[in-house]
Amino acid sequence: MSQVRVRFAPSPTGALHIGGIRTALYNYLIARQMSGTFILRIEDTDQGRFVPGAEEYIIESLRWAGILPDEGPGFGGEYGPYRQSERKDIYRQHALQMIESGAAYYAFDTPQALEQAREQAKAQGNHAFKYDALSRQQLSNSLTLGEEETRRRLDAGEPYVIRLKVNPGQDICVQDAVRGKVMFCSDELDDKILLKSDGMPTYHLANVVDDHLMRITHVVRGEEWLPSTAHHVLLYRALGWEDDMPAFAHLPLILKPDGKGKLSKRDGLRLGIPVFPIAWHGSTPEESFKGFREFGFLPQAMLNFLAFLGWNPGSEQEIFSLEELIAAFSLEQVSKSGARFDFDKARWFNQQYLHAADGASLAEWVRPIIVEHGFQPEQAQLTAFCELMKERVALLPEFWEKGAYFFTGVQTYDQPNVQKRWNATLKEGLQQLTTHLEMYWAEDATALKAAAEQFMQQHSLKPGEVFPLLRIALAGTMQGPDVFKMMQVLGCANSLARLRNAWEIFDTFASA
RNA sequence: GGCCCGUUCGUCUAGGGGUUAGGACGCAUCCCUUUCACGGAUGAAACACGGGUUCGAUUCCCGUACGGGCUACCA
Repeated sequence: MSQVRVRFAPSPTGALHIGGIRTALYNYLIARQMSGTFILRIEDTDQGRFVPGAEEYIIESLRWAGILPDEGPGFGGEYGPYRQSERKDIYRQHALQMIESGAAYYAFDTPQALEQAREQAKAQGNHAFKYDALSRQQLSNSLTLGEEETRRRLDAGEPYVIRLKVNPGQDICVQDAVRGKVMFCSDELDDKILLKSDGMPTYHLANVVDDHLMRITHVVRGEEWLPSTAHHVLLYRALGWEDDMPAFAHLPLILKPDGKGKLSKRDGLRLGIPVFPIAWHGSTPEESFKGFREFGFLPQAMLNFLAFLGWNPGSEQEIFSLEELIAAFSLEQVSKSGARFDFDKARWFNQQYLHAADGASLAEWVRPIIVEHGFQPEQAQLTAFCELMKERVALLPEFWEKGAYFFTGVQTYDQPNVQKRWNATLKEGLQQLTTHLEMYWAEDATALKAAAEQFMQQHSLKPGEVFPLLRIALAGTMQGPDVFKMMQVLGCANSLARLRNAWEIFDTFASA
């Protein structure tokens, strides 16, 4: 079997949304599984929609996700250039070749003329005007104008496009890896533009020519391409490449979390969820978006989540490393229907990865967040903090949101809960307990707890009344990790200072 | 409108001619516990509808409904 070569071919028109990342991922998985090559090709044939920085964004996203291409712009490869705008001549040459063979023709109709034809058709009750075998006879093209007039117009520099000549009456069968056989009839197909009047190819021509020249073996792309695949087959046929046409696989779309239709960047804004892998900085705040990275996702968790949107291994395992995905993935298991984006499920995946990570790795990811808030914790303390907090967070920023008091000290105490429990006798007991802890301080939470419990027993202090107050004294809140583990992370001096400070403040609550 | 694709718990899905239709997220209850989490247990929750084919259809076929995509000198 020939070397597997797959490509991810985005168009640099803005931020790449997660549907694109999923497409890239599936292509990457296939390449790795089959010891093949993963190619990045930039489809920048529409200069009207080209957005500066988009290509860099795409590559940066793939880098963060950990699925960089083997070939592509800036990555080397034998089949470049990998930007379609740099391959204009190649497309033109193939378009001309098709004119030569009669598979394509020149057309001189202006956009205005076509618009008029469309409106006319509409007025007559036709919902869609099609440039096809029937209508082309009434329009200005090399088929109706004759060779001489065509020559004359070309020489005069009149703008023209090159169109595919679709002959009616042909059945076109697309063998799709996820959908099976899909049949089309050429009667329904229009004479697609191959080469635009600015000399750039359309997607269809560029795509087919590049896939052939780059020796692509599998075309794995979104479902929105399924209808135009019929045209692509016709193109392979016209160019004499039908025998080694790539295999096709059309992926189900990713749908909005609510309502109808496919996921869009608007949904991100509307629902406060990420739809991009990393932040995109548009020209206005409304056009700028946080990504999965900024929401506090781990790349592997995002990939795992995305992999399961439209695919599953058939087993009950859900947590897959990239290596495991490579081994388990198959196009046959890709589902046919669209998958709704579920942010809760994404969070859950991330939580699983956070729980499984060790303190040192977490510290590396969490440190920037702590630093951002103006603190420079020691490595050992930060590691211990992460280890302690990791079971109560799903997203990275929650380490700060739920554990800021470790760094800032207690900002506000849960006053109602203090008032409910506080009294003079208890104060005395807690003060003595604090002194006892100072004397019998241990770096180990279990030993520390034993020391406290021993004291409490001797002085008839009940855990139910002591622990909540210790907790509030240390953290300000009733929620959080084990009291003695908190002390362990806080350290002796810090812990005792917090306790003693609280015993004084709690008195003022009681009298308030 | 035309063409193409799809439809199993709210969501992601497994399954497949005869099953108590399985798992996960979310939700609820309980257990664990000094709190919050984690973890564990339990529960509510699904085969779009109508016709066939068949001894038997959620599974196969055909319709209908609904959803989606395409229908540009955009990709």
